[in-house]
Amino acid sequence: MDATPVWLRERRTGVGRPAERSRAEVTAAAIALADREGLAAVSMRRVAAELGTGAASLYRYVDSRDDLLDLMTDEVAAGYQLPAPDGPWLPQLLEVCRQGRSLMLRHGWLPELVLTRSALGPHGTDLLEHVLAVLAGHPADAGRKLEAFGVMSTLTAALALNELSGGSGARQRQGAYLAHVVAAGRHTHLTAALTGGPLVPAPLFDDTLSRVLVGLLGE
Amino acid sequence: MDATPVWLRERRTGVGRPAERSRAEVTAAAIALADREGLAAVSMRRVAAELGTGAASLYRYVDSRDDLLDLMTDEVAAGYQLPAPDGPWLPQLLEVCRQGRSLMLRHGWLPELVLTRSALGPHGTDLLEHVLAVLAGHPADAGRKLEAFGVMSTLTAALALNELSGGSGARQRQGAYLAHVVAAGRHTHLTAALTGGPLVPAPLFDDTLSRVLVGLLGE
DNA sequence: GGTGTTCGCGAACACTGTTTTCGAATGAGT
DNA sequence: ACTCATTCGAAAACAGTGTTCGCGAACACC
Repeated sequence: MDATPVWLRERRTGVGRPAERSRAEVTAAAIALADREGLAAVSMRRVAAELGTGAASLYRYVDSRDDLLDLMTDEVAAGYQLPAPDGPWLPQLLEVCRQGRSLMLRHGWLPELVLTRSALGPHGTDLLEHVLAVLAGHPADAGRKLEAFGVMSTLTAALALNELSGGSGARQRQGAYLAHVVAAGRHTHLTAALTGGPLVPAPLFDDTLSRVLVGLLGE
Repeated sequence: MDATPVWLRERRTGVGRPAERSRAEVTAAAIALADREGLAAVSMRRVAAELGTGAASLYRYVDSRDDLLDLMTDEVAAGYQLPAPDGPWLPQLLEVCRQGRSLMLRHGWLPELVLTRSALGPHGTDLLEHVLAVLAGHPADAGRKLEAFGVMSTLTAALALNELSGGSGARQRQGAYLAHVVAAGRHTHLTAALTGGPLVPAPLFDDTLSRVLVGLLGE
């Protein structure tokens, strides 16, 4: 029944044998491993091996693998560069989305974590604070602004995930089945959409998110 | 190098010993198990036990666990009731979203699958066909309509996931940390948003998706 | 009957997250 | 300098996981 999240469970009383590593080191090792071999490769044993230690040792720094995943997510969120809010809100939020996309393309495992687990750590709350600051003069109520933040994150992650799976075999399989569906004859609208003109006229990241945000918050 | 998806890899001819079960039966057992104990409980051994058979037998019906997950997703998508397209597009798309939400609340494991794996099976393509049919008279180009379909699915799943995690301990932990952040003093905008008025003024599912879709596709 | 082919599935392999356990290391108190 | 509570490191064990192999059994057709 320990309801306290990872972020405020720091140790260090100064007494006893000092730790040989830090939570930040463990997190960095996990991120490096995930960058190199994907999220599935991030097992306690492999992360420990990355640090030249035993798997059980990691539990001195982290309560569970899920905790480690949350730490990874928040650590990457430290990469956002957030200038002081100034001027119209839309371009500033788009800039946040662009940075998010860039971070997610650099760390291909991030979208999955952002989409399925929504824990906000220190850097995540900094990001949220920045978005709210950008929207400070906006007439929408607080609930709507928080919702906009969620939609921003979700859509950015989903679009990044799409881009990332573009080269892999997943697309090929999907394409193979869609080709079969088209050949089957039914699904006339799907066929028309897939055979007319350029199939994917470049995913306009900015345009999409801009339209969605304006729809949500107003001009 | 087998690039053919699950959907078009159907049973062989009538030669040899006949199978005792069907792919649909396996899928149904997996869904029942997931409904009862969550997605994590859907292991090959547990699904097999549900059917009173051995784990290895499942591989006669499915190439991998991931295949089984795709089958589960598409099977649930059979639950959509899609009337003939008629009238303005927005209410019809909202109806699709409402049904999606309902299906996802009934099957709490669905959002995660929809968000992280985007494979479209037979029923998924039927759904896409329906959405495209609803939008047949709409001036947007095909790429934008496909994008709208993706955004609809993603947002519906993300909102459903939010609703589902409302009662669990995840919310409590998140709240605990946010309370700590508010107490810390910095993050003035976050504090204002969290302490002013009703915290979550009822997640207006329809309103949110309606705004987003109108923003994306135009009035 | 034979034969070709498929099915069911016990056993095994290589993993996984996590707990237990205990020796070793340390800083504080005396 | 010596104790000693306290903390750390990590091997071993536990209870699982997805997947493959191999083999006997069951059927359709000739």
